[in-house]
Amino acid sequence: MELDNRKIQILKAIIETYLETGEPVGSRTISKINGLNVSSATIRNEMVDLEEMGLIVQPHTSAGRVPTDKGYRLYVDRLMEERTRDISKLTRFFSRRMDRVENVLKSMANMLSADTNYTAMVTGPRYMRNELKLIQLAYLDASHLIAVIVVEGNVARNKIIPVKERLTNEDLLKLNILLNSALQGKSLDDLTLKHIARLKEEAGPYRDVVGEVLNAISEVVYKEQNEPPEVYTSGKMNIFRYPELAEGTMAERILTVLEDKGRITDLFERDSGSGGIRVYIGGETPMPAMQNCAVVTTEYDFGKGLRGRIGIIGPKRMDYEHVVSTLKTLMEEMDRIYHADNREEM
Amino acid sequence: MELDNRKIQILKAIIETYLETGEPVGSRTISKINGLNVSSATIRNEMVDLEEMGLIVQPHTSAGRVPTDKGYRLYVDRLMEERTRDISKLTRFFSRRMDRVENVLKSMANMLSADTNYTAMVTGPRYMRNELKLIQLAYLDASHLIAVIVVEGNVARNKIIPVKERLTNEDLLKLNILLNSALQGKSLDDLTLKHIARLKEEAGPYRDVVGEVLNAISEVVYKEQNEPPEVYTSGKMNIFRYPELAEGTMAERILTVLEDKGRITDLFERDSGSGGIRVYIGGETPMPAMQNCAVVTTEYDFGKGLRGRIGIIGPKRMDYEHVVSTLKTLMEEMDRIYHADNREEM
DNA sequence: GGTTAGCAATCAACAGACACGAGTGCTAAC
DNA sequence: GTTAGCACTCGTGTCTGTTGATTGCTAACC
Repeated sequence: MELDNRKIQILKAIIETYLETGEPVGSRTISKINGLNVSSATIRNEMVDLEEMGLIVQPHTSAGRVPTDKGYRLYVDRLMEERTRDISKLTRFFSRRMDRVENVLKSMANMLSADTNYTAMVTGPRYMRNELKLIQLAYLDASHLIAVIVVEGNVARNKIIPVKERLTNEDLLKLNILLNSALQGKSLDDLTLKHIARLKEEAGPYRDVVGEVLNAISEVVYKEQNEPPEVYTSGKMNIFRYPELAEGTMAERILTVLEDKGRITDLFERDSGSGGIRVYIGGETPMPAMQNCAVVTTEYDFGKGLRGRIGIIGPKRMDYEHVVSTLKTLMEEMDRIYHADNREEM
Repeated sequence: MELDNRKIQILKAIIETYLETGEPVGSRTISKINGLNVSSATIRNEMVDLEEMGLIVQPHTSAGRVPTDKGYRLYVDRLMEERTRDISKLTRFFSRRMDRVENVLKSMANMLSADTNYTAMVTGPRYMRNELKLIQLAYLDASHLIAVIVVEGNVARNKIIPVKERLTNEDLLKLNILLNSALQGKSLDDLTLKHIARLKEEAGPYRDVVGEVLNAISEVVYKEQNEPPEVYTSGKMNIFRYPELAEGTMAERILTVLEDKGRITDLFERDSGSGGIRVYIGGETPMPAMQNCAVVTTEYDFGKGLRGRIGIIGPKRMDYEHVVSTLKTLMEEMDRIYHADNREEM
């Protein structure tokens, strides 16, 4: 069947009305929209066609029509008009003196949920190639050293190492030089047993300390690489604004998924091959709990391998235009700020 | 009216039955409990008295009785029997190689919520007297230094400082010695303008770097001291197990409070003067959203000023015996481990 | 005087009956 | 191809009657 111009107009009107109200849309409501001067009976005839095409359904006889996932998909792909966004709010947190990555991500999530009234989630960056940038040992007290480990992207972690024998300051200095010259620029994959054996040998009496430092490195870096990244969330309770997500045990099931960092990461990183904004509608998400949800995600990039994903989660009748344009504008701003010139610090 | 022995027995039976079922308890149910060989009619007479005393109420005529806040309070204060707890589960995470505080607190929260089926929340430690223990500067790359700041309790934070001129390694070493000899053992309150001026003077050409380091210290330490502490939560979704907390908009309202670190801190730290375990029942909490909840909190202490609070949040018909004895045993174990001998590392 | 059996009264919960309104599908006329 | 009109469907809200649990009261009992 032909999806002619009038059918498209009617479908768009149905979807946009449903986005606002959340109630099934009847033929009479559509016929009253100006620009489309036909009677409700005509609309009804067209609706039957749209229903045959699988774009809308009736929840029950004698109810209005509701868009199907396929209908939303058509809308998102072809009908939606791009809105330009006011970027003053979006960039406020970039313009402040640059903070650590976590804080930027947190405030991004806060802004997004406040701006959209949906739930915003931002996954912490995954470090793809964790080159060691600096290792620094220092005495903390008589029996403990602190090892500070900095990897590419200026992410610093520390680990406290108990020591038995007392090292002199000079020895500590030598140890620092030894560790840095051996390990700087290396990633976990580069560190073979051979390297480690040689390093330990060179450390002589302090081989145990070197061993502990290497343990600390692998623990810190490995964990960062393999565990699901941190997830910053904001506006989880917004799901209660939408009755179709709050009724029955829906809210519980959705919130349970949102609590699970691993599942959020899976959700956001599905076929995330190419860049750009992805929209998953209802059954397109892998989670049964999220059949009534839509998820919009995109990748962010702070440069230097600091990449993660941003996601907006809301009802299927989400204001796609708003969400997509907000994310798009945010990404453009971010690109402008972090990729034009070098950032000062992070 | 006299609260004689039989009345107490009946009240206890009502409360304990209600804790299990969550349904109003009728006179017949109580009369069937062995040990109390009286008819339902007698129980009814006693119930009228208990109701007059404000310990139980009927949700409506011809329904069974439900404990009031006052009834729970009497139960918690006087009727509850202490159970001894199997501590094998409780101490598992203490016996593992000592991790950073955050991880211990996280796993404590996880264990508590899994063990009780309620929500567990642990506030991060507040550092009462943040003495500086170590300041360590190192070159990260040509134009950035990293300053590692360690305070009492071995909590390390880092801050990246951009520098214009290139310092030699020797200068850096001198700067480290200068900073540490001037600042070690000092807290924020000790640092007067006079100190700072002298320190800057001594730093000579590197006064700007010293200034930046001091900024970093005040930023890191001040923030830690004045913002609400981190809150680690586990089992938030457990509230959906209890219909009286899940129905209507209750769940939303409770979860909204639980999302708010500031309000959680307020909730836990109410008149937390003396130690021990505190129980807040229904209206005794300051939050209107938590009228149907009970909150059990206690203070933990890792030593060296690392103190915060643990809280269990559940329905008013919470298994108080279980929760209180779990927390008590946990605190005793913690005391044994952290206060008997010195801990190895944190 | 305390205890108990018996009984009427109360009320939530549930199910069936009914009217109402929104919305559709179909048909005949334009 | 479009429209008006009408019968039909079905969710929603209201009312009514029934059932079952539980109470309070009273009179009899120990």
